[in-house]
Amino acid sequence: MSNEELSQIFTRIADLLEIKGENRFKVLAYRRASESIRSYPDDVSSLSQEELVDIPGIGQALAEKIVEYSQSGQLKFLNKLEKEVPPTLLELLEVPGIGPKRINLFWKSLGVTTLDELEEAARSGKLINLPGMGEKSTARILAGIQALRLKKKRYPIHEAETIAQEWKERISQVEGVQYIEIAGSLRRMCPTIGDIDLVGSAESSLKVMDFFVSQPEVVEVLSQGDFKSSIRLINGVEVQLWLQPKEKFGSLLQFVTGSKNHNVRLRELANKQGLSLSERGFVTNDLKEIFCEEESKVYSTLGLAFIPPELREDRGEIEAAAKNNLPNLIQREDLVCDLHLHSEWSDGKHSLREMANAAMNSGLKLIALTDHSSSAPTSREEDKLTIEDISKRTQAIRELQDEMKDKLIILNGIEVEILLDGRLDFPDKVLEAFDLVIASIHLGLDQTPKQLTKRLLSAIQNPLVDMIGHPGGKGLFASGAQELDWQRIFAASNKYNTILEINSNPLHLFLDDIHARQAARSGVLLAINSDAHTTSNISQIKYGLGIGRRAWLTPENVLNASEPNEVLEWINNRRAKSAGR
DNA sequence: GCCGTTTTCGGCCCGACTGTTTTCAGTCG
Repeated sequence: MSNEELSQIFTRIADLLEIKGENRFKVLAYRRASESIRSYPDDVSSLSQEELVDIPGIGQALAEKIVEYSQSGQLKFLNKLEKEVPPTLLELLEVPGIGPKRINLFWKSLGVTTLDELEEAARSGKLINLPGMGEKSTARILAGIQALRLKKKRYPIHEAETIAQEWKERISQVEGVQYIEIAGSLRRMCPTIGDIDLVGSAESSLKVMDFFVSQPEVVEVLSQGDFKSSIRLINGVEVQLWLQPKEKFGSLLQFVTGSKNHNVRLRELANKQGLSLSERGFVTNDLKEIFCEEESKVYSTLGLAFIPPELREDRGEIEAAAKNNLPNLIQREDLVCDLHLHSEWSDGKHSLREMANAAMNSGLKLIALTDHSSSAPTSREEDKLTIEDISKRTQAIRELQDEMKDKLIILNGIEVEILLDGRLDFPDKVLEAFDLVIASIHLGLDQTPKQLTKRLLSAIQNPLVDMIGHPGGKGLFASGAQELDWQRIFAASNKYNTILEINSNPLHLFLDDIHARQAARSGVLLAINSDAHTTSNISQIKYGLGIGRRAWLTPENVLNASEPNEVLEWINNRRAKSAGR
């Protein structure tokens, strides 16, 4: 079973315990264990009890539960808990504005166990007379249920970024605004974003807040105060604006960037040093305030190296920063090559020349044009690259390369489909002629994890395949990809010297951060490619870069962070070795 | 339920906003 599955079990237990009214620190312990397991680099279910207690946040009691679940697929503790607390109550946690305490109240006093029952109770006025409840709270709950039913869960990063940039720009125009920045999960480069967080400072926060909540797209003001306001836009997106005086801006930016777990760890660390940390700065034991206008001062005050936002997930970054041992993270300017682009020879929108020019203008030194093979279902009939087309396309690329030889190296590549049985879409003879072969799965993504794993392994072992494109499939979170046998996939990639790709299309973004980090740790070489189908989405490489940074990657982990001659040398070496197999 | 450079027991992050209260609880991030 996967770490993800186990992690979800522990979150479920935490939620049920919280509704039950269990000690909140016990609940916290389950939540921490859940996070810890989710981002653990190896397969937790294969560890012994002694090894498990070495994982932060796992003690004897939880280690026993992990072993029990790994061996039997069952957890007596959870079964018993689900008899005490109806699991249907968990869906109520999703309703904005109500939490475990109120769910417990509604359940115990009115017997409410489902969303429909809650709505009925609210409509018939049964909630109003409960302690702590009233008319407004009831109306809020009904609105929350409505919002939940309409709510689009999370937004892909590029959509959120567009909206956030626009709001940042707009607020920066307000008179007296001193700072305004995008924070939250967007700044941490999470692939999906729940809501947008903006932070700033201004001479008059009142004026900025008034401006913020009175914009034309605002359909609802969820809260409004001097330091924080929250709105819902007509497109359903929620935006929050946080303000603090200029001299506290750094603390605020740090706090709102999160993650929550990272912040909790920092505050615990502050306490150990006799400090209290909040979005307003530090307070010492004798109540002296320390302001941080610069975000870096928050970290330096705690004796830590500056931690880049993408690492702030409580996955060991605080310990590493304390030892001044953070990775030398890969940066935008390291990515001088892009090994996965499409043209109009398959389903791309632009010609080879247009793609090459755009790549050159964006600073790239080497690209691989890798159109789809004919079986890829993404191609329309007229977009299909047939074997007959290949020689014409190859010649066009060679001519273009000749023309541009001093400016850009252009590889004649292919993204060949991995067929349902693991064979490749084009015969070996055809594939041998390409400078770079990417093998990807677009077909049959509904196969079982076992079948998908087998297909990937067979491609990884194929001497003609240099790289696996978006391993695990396409679609946000590559649904089901969590369940593939990643340990075997990484081992095989290592053994056969096959690259795994981090795909930068914001709707795919896979490998994800956790798997990319595991891959790199097991020695697998990665690539971060744009998978651009138009000239303009060459720039979407920034999202793949975000994943790479979240995965703690350094330039050494990523082939296309090397200079062109090194990339060419690597491909040649690899092919020389494969030929000997 | 976890954890330990004062501790194997007694702690466990901190503040903003809302609504129902008249000093606070619940929710959220």
